[in-house]
Amino acid sequence: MTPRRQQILDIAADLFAQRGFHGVSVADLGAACGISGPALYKHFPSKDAVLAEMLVSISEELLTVGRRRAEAAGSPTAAVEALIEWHIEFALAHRALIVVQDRDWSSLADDAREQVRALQREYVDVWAAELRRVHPDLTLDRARAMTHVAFGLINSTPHSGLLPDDQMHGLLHDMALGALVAPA
Amino acid sequence: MTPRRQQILDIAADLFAQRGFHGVSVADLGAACGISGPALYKHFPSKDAVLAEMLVSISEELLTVGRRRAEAAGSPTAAVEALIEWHIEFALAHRALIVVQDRDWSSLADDAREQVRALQREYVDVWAAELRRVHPDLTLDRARAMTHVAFGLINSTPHSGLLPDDQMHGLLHDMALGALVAPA
DNA sequence: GGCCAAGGTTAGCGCCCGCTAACCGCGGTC
DNA sequence: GACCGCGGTTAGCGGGCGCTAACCTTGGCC
Repeated sequence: MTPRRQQILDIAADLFAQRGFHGVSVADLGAACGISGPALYKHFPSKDAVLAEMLVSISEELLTVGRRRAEAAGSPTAAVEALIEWHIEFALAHRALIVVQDRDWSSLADDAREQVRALQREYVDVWAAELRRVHPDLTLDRARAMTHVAFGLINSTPHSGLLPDDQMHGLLHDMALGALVAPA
Repeated sequence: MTPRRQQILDIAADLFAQRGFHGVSVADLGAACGISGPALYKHFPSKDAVLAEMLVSISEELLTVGRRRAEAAGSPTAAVEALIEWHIEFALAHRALIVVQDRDWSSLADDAREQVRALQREYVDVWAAELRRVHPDLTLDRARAMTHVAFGLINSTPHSGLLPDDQMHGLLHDMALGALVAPA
């Protein structure tokens, strides 16, 4: 990955998060990178391709690291906690990507959207499987629904910013644990 | 409110939720209402005004009903539970509005955006005040952060749809309670 | 029955967008 | 030292957008 490509992806994440995919023109994005407009097409085939690469790559990272950490855990409860830790870590480190992922997901081209959906479903099922080990009487659909709710909980991070990151980390950890493990 | 105005607001909520504010043209919106394009301007001064009226009115409803129900509760814990109930009820009944509210909020004109922000801050503070009565050692900022997290939890509703509404209601109730009340 | 307001229609303007075309300077290679 | 590809430039096209203008039909009212 050339540094310019990475710079474009990073800056695009911030701009898309602030103003939405359709609210950022290629001229805006170029200008924010210190180049201007059409120069983007030396690095990406289209504006949509920028969004697609951004969202596919983070979906892959969430899945592969999440799966690895869940496998490394010693018990189902430890696995759930590891998944919570990982997701919080990621969400705090990549606030902009979290916002773009669930706001502009629908602006993806059909094939990229399906790719992202498939990766997300796999990631959800990693969580759901561990939850069902912790709560054996849990339906698969109910476990998936709980996972979506937990994502909503953790992904709320970018909308608040009232607390410093380390305090926010602890708060999210406690609340996610309370929501997922305590009540059953 | 004339029925046509209300119809436009209802249909606009669905379309904006599916494709985003900038992804829906006035021609699209008109066509979905059975009229065509510029006829919208007989009912609203601009496309932005449709979004503004939508978001301001739901922010007002969340605040006034939430405040009323919290006051009617017999204890701080009951007040938190009443707020959770109210928010879940609203989110399940108005999934589209929930999506639009936190996706297209940034597309509002400056004055409407400030109006919505102010209403939301007041609503958050209704929650935060009750949380501090339940957990007396809670900082105001921490209570506000917990409220944002709880909103993220409950507002995840539109993204799942795996469970029928009544089961989803119960699940959200239990998880929100576990996140807000159990761990302290 | 004439009038007016309400709520539609179509035509079209001006603007901005994504993207292409054509051109250019420069660093590396034989 | 000629050559070439990489990464940049500006000009401009085609299309879709929000919105206005001008006009038409209908229903209620004195």
